[in-house]
Amino acid sequence: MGEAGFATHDHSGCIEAGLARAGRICTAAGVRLTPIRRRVLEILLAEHRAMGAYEVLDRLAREGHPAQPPVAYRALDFLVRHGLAHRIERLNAFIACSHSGRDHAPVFLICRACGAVAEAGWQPGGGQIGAAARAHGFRVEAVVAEALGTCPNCRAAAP
Amino acid sequence: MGEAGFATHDHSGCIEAGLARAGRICTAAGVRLTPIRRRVLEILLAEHRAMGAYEVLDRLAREGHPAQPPVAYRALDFLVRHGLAHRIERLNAFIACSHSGRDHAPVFLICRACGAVAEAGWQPGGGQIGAAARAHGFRVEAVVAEALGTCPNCRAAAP
DNA sequence: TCTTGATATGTTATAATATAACCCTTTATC
DNA sequence: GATAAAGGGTTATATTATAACATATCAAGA
Ligand SMILES: [Zn+2]
Ligand SMILES: [Zn+2]
Ligand SMILES: [Zn+2]
Ligand SMILES: [Zn+2]
Repeated sequence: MGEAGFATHDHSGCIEAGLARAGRICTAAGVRLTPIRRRVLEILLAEHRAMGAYEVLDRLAREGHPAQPPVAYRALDFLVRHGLAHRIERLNAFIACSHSGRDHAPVFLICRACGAVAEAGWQPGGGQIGAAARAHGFRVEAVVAEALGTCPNCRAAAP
Repeated sequence: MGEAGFATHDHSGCIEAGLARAGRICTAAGVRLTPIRRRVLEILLAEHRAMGAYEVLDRLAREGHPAQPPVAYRALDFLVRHGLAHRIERLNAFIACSHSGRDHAPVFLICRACGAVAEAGWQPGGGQIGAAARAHGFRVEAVVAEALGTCPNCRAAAP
């Protein structure tokens, strides 16, 4: 887990660690990591990329658990609410959180070429969004920060 | 025009100035500000808020120009391509640009309570997104930066 | 244990957003 | 005027998301 970024990383242990962390967070928050929620998180962790809700549904169906859209959206909503996954607005898609800390404001780097998404940390209130908010008397409650571009792997492959 | 932000501003002249600027930009770029494109921009400028594509369509219909979805999406796409409007990912909506300069990377402050959207400037390559991109070897080509929260007017009304 | 309220899931139907594809019209250029 | 390029009209459909309601599961207290 952690700041994998675009580096090819050893994916083994990634899923296990993510699930363990999810269990801890849910216990601490007094909420239930039910089988469906857990399975959706597993799927996101295993793919390690942004997936649409219907893509998750397809995966569930192929794994022998056919379900209707609300099932996926509820599970994804739960995961997002508890910081275990994030919604990428630009892609209408969801990705497992790869950040260890809780209550974080992530910024995403989205590769146009290969679709890989890296999650980086963000200092709420800092940087240019914070400055703009202060200048306008605006109180920030949530931030969507997504950069589209090309990752180092794709630039190396086709410069 | 310019940095209206959340301050109540004198809206007269706003539309006219926006259209004049659009004409200059299109002429300079060698593209055509056709009647439909112009009318959609007028609508966005007049409302001075983020509008969904179907909301724009409704407006067109009520103004005596009934049209199908592709008409609105084509016009909005044109306006976005040429920097005359922006897409707010978080809202699936579009807003006329309120920034004078060309080739700018805006950051939006979106009020949850009243729906008002302020557009602030952004230094591409600067701030925390720039830092994260450099740290990951990522080349940024476009940025989505949107903050949700409450504007000063709404906080004053219901603190 | 039995009731009971809260939470979660199953299911149907539909809303909201967006695009593909085709044909015709308008515009710019030769 | 012929021709190519760009834009608009239209139909149909894809994609994303939610409302609403029935059923099932869980957590505690009586
Ligand atoms: Zn995260
Ligand atoms: Zn890539
Ligand atoms: Zn702008
Ligand atoms: Zn407000």
